[in-house]
Amino acid sequence: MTKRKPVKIAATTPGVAERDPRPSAERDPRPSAEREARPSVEAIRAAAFQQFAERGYPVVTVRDIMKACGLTQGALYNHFKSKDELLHDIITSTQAELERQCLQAVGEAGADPRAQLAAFVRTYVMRHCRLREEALVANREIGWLDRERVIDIRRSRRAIRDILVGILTSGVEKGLFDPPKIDGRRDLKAMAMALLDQCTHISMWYIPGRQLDEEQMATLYAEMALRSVGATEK
Amino acid sequence: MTKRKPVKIAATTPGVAERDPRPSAERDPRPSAEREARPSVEAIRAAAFQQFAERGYPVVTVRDIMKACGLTQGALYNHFKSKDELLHDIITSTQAELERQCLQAVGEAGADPRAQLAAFVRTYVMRHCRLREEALVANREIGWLDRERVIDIRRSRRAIRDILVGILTSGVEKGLFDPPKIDGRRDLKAMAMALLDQCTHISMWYIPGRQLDEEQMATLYAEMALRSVGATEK
DNA sequence: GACCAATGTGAACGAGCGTTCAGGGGCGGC
DNA sequence: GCCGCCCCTGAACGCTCGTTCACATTGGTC
Repeated sequence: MTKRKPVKIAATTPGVAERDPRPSAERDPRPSAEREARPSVEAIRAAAFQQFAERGYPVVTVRDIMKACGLTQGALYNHFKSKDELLHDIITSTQAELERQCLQAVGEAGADPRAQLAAFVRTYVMRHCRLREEALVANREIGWLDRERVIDIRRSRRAIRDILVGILTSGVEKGLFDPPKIDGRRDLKAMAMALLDQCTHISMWYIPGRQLDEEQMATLYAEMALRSVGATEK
Repeated sequence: MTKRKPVKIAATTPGVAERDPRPSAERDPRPSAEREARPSVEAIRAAAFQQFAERGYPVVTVRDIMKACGLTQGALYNHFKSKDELLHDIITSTQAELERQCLQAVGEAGADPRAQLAAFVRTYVMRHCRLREEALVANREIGWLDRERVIDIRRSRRAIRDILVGILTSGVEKGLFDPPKIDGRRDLKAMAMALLDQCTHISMWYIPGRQLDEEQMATLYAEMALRSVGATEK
C-alpha cells in the first residue's frame, strides 16, 4: 500500500485555500520515486480527510473538497473514478498503516504476551490520539462504502482483532493471563472487541493538551488492559 | 420526558406497511392520558428509528420514513417541524431513558461502590445489547443535529459520565478501588470515558444469539470494569 | 346537516447533488 | 515553433432532496 503523508490544508479556517504556485519539486522534498507521482492527488486526499473528519462524508460535496485545494469539481475525476473511490482510497491506506504498526509493535515486543499486549495497546492508543482525524473518518464513514469496497477493510479489522485474540490466547496458555470466566467459559473474542472499542473511540473525545498526553493515555490504557485480562505480575 | 414504547414496523422487510385501520383506542391499550395523543407520531418515530439505524440519517429521506408507515411525505409536517426535529426528538427520548435507568440501577445497588459500578455497567451493557438500534442512532447520528439541539443531549451524556466518575471517586476514598496511577496521578475522568466507550460500542457489533447472551455480556463487562479500577475482593 | 379542527394527499418549488464533457492552456520533447 | 499529453475549467445534465401549499377527507359537536 502506498505511503501517505497527511498534510493539513487550511487547518483552522476551512474553505478556500490558494493553490501553491511553486513547482512540485520545491513543494515536496522526497525523491519522486518515493511519493505519489502527482501532487494534486495528495492535496485532494488531504483536503478530503480533513473535511470528512469535520463534517462527515455525505454532507461534504465534491465541490467543497476541490475548492479546499484550489481546484474545481471536475478536476477530481482526473484522479479518482468517483467520490466513493476517494473515500475508499483514504480509509484503506489508513487502515493498512494501522495494521502494519500493530504488527510491528507486537513483533518488537518479544515473546512475553504481557509485553505484547502492552505494546499493542500502547501503539494503538498513541495512534488514535495523534491521528484523531484519520481514525474518525475510518471508523465513522466506512458505512458509506458499497459492499464490495468494505470487504478488504473489514478483513484488516478482523486481522487486527485476531492479533489481539492471539496474544490473549497465548497468554492464557502460558498461565500469564487469567481473564474472567462467564458460566465456566471464556470468550476471548468478546474481550478483544471490548479492549479494541475502548482504544478506538478515544479518537472521538480526546483533545490534545487538555488531559493526559498521548504517552500517558497509552500507559493508562495498557494498564487497564493488563488488569482486565488478569495478567500476572512480571 | 415522555415515555415511548418503540414499536418495530416492517422489521424484517422495510418498505411499505399497511396503515392499521383500527381505531386508535383498539390499537393501544394504555389509557389516553398515559400515551402520546396521536398514534401517527408513534408510527413515524418507530419507522424513523429503524431506518436511521439501518441506513443513516442523511441518506434516509422523509419520503422513505413516511412510506414505511403508510403515509406520504407531507404528513410528516403535521407532527414535526422538520426532519431535524424528528431526529432530535428520537435521540433525546432514548438518552433520557438511558440516564434514568443508570441512575435507578446505581440507586438500587446500595452504598458499596463495587456493587454500584457493577450495577451501572450491567444496566448499561444490557441496554446497549438489547436496544442496539436505539444506541446506534443516538451515538452515530448525533452529529447531524445543529449546535442548539445537541446541548441537552451532551448534558445528559456528561451526567452519565459523572455518575461513573462519582462511583470511582467514592470507591477510591473508601479504599475499595485502586485505579492505575500515571506519573503519580490518577485521571478518573479518562478512566470513566474508557469504560463508557467500551460499553457503548457493543451496539456496533453485538449480534444476539451468536456470542454470549445479554446477561453474560453484562457479567463479562462488569468483571472487566471491576478489574480495571482495581476493586478489592468483597 | 352544518361546522370545525385535525390530518393526509401529491404536485410543485428551488436548491444542491455527483458526474460528464467539450474546450483551453501550458509544458516537455523534438 | 509545433505537437501531444496531461490537467483543469465551468457549464450542463438528470436526479433527488426537504419543505410548502391548496385541497380532500374524516370524525366529532352542536
